[in-house]
Amino acid sequence: MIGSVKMVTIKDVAKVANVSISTVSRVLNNSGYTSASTKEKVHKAVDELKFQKNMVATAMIKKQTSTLGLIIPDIKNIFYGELTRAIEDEAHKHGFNVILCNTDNDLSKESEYLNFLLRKGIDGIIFSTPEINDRNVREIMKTRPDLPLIILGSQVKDVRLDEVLVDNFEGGYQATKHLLELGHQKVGYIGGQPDSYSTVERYKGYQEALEDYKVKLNNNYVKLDEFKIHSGYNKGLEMLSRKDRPTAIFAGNDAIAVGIYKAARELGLNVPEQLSVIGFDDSQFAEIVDPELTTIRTPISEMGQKTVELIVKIVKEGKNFKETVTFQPTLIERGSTSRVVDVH
Amino acid sequence: MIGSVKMVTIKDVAKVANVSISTVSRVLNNSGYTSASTKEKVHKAVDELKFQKNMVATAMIKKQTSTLGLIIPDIKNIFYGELTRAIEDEAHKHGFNVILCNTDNDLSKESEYLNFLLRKGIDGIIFSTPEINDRNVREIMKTRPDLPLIILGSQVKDVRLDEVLVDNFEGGYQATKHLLELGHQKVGYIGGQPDSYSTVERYKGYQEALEDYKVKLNNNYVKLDEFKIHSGYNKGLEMLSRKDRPTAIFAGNDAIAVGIYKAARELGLNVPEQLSVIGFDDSQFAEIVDPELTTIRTPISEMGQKTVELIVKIVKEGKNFKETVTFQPTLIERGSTSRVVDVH
DNA sequence: CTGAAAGCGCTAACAA
DNA sequence: TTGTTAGCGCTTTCAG
Repeated sequence: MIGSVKMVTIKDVAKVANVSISTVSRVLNNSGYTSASTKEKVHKAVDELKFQKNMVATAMIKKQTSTLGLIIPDIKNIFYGELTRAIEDEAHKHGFNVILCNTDNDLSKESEYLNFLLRKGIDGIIFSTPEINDRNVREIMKTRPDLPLIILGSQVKDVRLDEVLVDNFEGGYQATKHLLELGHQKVGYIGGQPDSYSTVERYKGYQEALEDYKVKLNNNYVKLDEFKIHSGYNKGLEMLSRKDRPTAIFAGNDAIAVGIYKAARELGLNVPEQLSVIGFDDSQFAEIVDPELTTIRTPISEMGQKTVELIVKIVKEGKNFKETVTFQPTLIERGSTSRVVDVH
Repeated sequence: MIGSVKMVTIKDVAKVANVSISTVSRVLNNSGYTSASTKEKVHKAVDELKFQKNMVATAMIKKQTSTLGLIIPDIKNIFYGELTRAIEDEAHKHGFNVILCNTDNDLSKESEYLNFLLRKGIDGIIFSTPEINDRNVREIMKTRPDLPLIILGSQVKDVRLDEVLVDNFEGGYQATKHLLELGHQKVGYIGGQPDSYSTVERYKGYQEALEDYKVKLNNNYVKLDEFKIHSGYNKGLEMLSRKDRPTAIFAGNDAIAVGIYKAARELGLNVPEQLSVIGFDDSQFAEIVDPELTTIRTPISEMGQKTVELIVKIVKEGKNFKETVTFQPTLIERGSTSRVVDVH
């Protein structure tokens, strides 16, 4: 930087106000005793000089930077866009900034970011959707057990830490049940990454619902890939090209559902007349597609907000136990699911 | 924070390596001379202690934080999601982190963020899409003329600074021309915020194309609101409910186009048979809708990348002139536009 | 109530 | 080549 503009420091303020720098510091932080009159003097000087406290210096002493690290796979993904917005808003409310890190779930990128964040002295980390076996969170827990860290949206196996989750099992169960109650017997599941917590849990819900409704699980109706449009499209195409194609599909998230719509369209299948589709998340996609998507709503904003509240509290007050906050998903019925038509 | 874990500092490294802290600093920064043997000693100590340099301390001295501030209206907006990803990626490549700020184009929020960023000593600011008259960028130029600042995607009136833009006029012209060449005579324009640079420029392109093709501008066919789905929907509904409804609409961005689809659907108008729609940006939305959207592609990633390259260069090397980098948009033809059918 | 002084962790002259 | 020293801008004892 060509930092040519001389920075104004508390030293300058002190000079103008004709007091010592410690006094300036005191009134600035409202700490210790200061007479009303000196307070005035200082404030006047501050205004006059347009003084702004350098937070870097404060950070060095206090070991607090008022910044949070947010680790997500990809901000282009609409789900993380919504989540990130909620997080950033809430952080801002509490006087924190957030540093964004996109990892694409790449473990080495993840660890690079983590390192950087630690070196910068961030106050806490929000880790959205690490994989079930993420070694980086394991490591950081060892090396920096003191660091406020929250896992958002998933769980890491055999590790005890603060988590904010949606009840994925329940969501999967509800989604499948909804389809089943509409009379569908051939119900597919197209999920995301097999090593992702939500994929697995939603699948368990799917399984259990089938069981409860006495429908036999058919492995041809289960495909796992990624939480992306093209995955939904590819797997959808595969699944729907079968002679005994399913009449309904539970998509692991809304993006996958969008891909399924595309596949169905390509195969000349009408949603919902010939194919019912239910998504997960209730992201922006759900209301864009035609017909609008029936989906399981994840309370994204609420979860983001809660996460920040929690971490800020930990940063400020400390805490010596771990907790898991679970949000309940809800079924949002729209136009993409309908009663099965008997084609016999 | 309950920072109970004792931080390891260069002092510790110095002790273990049996050298002075300045020597440690030298080998760490590869500055000055150091014998191979001491280098070894230091590195060994670093490894042994798992030492990580505290960047806060460095920042205080060097007045560089390796972090950039990114100011955008809303990360939920898919366009900014794509842009932000490109920016963050490129920043990371150069060893910078980015602090995300969502302002909703609210000037006072904007100024709050700006203040915060400055106090944190960020090295530069990327300001995406301030309004034409944004007073905050004006002010910051006065108070911190030394601060690397790039405007991305718009221009602020009467102010000379580094800008990265897409040629909005050209894009508007191309979009409109495309419709006109398809034989449409009644061509509408539904744009975003009237005080946004891109809305205005795209409108100018629209105007000029009409003129060149000898089509008279009809004010009933022009509506400005926001770059959002619901705006496209509302304005689309208004415009398409007219007896002399347009047969084609140029949407200020893809989100507006999505809204127009919805409106058309509601009115029983088929795209593209009864209504041609062209968008702007070529965001994810374009390929989701059915039919896929013909649109004007903004090279979002390239722009984000270029912006970071530029600002990093300025941060590192300084620069005493301002430049404007303009990217060219391109027409992407998909299924939402077609030759006008003569209904007479 | 206020000031002097030490120091956060690191860098950068300046000596040696 | 290496060590000593003086800070960066601020907070925080500790005297006064």
